[in-house]
Amino acid sequence: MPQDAIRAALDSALKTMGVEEAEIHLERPRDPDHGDLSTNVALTLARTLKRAPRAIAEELAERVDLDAAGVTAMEIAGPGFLNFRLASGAVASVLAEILAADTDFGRSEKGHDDTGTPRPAMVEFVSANPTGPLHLGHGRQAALGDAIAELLDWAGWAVHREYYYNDAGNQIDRLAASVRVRYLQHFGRDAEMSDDGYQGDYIEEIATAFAAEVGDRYVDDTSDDSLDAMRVFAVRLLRAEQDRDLADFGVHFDEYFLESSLYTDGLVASTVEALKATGHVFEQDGATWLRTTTFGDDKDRVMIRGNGQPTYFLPDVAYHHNKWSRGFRRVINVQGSDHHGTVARVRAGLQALGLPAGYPEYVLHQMVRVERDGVQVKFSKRAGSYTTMRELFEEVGVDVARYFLQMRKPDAQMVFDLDLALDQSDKNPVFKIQYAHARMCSIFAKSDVNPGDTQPGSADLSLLTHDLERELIKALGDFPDALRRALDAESPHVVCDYLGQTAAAANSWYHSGNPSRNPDLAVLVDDAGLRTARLALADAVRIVLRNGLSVLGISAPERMDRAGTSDD
RNA sequence: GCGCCCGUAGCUCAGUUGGAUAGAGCGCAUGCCUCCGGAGCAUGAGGUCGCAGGUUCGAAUCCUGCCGGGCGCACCA
Repeated sequence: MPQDAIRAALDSALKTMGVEEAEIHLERPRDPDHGDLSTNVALTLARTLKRAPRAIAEELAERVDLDAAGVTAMEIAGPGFLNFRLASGAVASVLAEILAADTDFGRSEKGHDDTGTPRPAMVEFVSANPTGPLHLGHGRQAALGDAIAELLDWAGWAVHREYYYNDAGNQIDRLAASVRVRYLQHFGRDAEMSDDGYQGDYIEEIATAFAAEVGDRYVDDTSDDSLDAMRVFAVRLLRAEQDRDLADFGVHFDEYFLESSLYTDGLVASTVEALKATGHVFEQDGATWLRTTTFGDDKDRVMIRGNGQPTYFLPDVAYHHNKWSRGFRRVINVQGSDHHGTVARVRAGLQALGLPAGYPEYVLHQMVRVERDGVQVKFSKRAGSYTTMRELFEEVGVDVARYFLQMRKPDAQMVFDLDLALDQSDKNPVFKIQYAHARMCSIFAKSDVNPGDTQPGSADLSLLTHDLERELIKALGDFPDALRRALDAESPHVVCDYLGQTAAAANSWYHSGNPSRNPDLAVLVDDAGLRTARLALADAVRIVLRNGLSVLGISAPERMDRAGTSDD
């Protein structure tokens, strides 16, 4: 990597100036006039050296060994930036790396431990209770969580995708009660849905299916057994529906964790004992409390209510402690921001048990609003008060839905623009990237070379000297760094931005070689050496776009089928 | 009232952790185009970075206070 040589040259030059330790940050300037690589090290040293940054840059410039750094030119610019220009061969050397690594280009081993073994990391996401169809928010969680898990995987972690759901408790009771109302109405009985019942039409579907299976046998049966039967039936149906939705959305989990198992396996009970042993537990007003304020919570929390029932807080602590016990030292929970109130108290409870302060990590996402023609789309009748995830991805397609739901950083509210999502031109950011990929593939279809057989060793990559080629190559080389930034931010939108920019650079390059205008810039030129080099570039573009899309859980088609147009 | 998130072009949003002339897409304007798939390409206009202070060589970015929007503040889950 050219960066390493420059960094080493800068480092030894700095040592001659008496600077032993300096963080040398090299970045690719947005403006190509500022060179291929740039560093602001003179500016960052200004404070500690108590000298003008420009003066530091000048002295540094005199002491840098240009040959050792592998650069053809260096200049001081602006307030004290050092800009470096590389030989075209050095710029293009990354192509050989890309072609050699292929499907692994972008992977790193940051998640490995000292022995080179991937460390375990858990991403818990979606975690919807089986009380209704998955909605838009779950869709955002599914897209985000799956991509964050994939980013971890690419960084060398052993990733575990987990789905936690509440299969007991009040919400499920309300579900059963709601089904009972519709069940009674199904047989013409008087029954009224209570205010806290579930209003969506899907409850009626469940009741009808239940009636078809058991007949009217429970119409006059008000016992707990009849309610249990409805509960079990409804949960089974809704769980199956959620599984179908997620599978069709391309999201799969390694484990489904049942809240009820925390009770049956004794984890809630053992957590109570463990908490009591810490001395942070006290009795007040007939309830059992944990003094979470000791660990930064706003107020102390009730663990066990006056009626002897635990609050939701207790199984939550038990569950997350269990994640730790299973060996997961890194856990990322992806949830809606409406859950942010629970973060401080769960962490406080875990700290009381001796776990570190920031455990677990949370990615909280804001709401999604769907708009068509600039007007908010109303919710579906079937779900009652929200738009379902399935409605969305069936309308716009899974690839588009997944991309749009992760193209914004999670902590920003986002508008889902249906018009743009349904557009099938380069205006649509998803198609723009997929088209760029398909175009690269189409070049190979027209050549006598197969993708993957470009043999960079036989290509003279220094022939790629055009500005568009240099910029495109540099963009490709940024891919590993884009993945690093995305994981640091725990936000796939960084990858979306990166792919959009890289696809734009690829499209510019591709179109600049339009044979009718600039036959010299076409990939498939007569000059065999140049053709080989450009095919290597096209292949590298194909690889990077495909790898990036796979991180986002989006397909990379080799050809785009035209929809809704006739052949002419 | 308290806490968390957000406020950047007409719209939707980036901004690589304090750096160069604040960027992209859409929309708008102008000009190209029978092509290695025109579902295209190029160029341009458009900004008091919510407001007011502060920190320093340097602030969209950090600090304080306001204004506006969202979400939370149960012995619900």
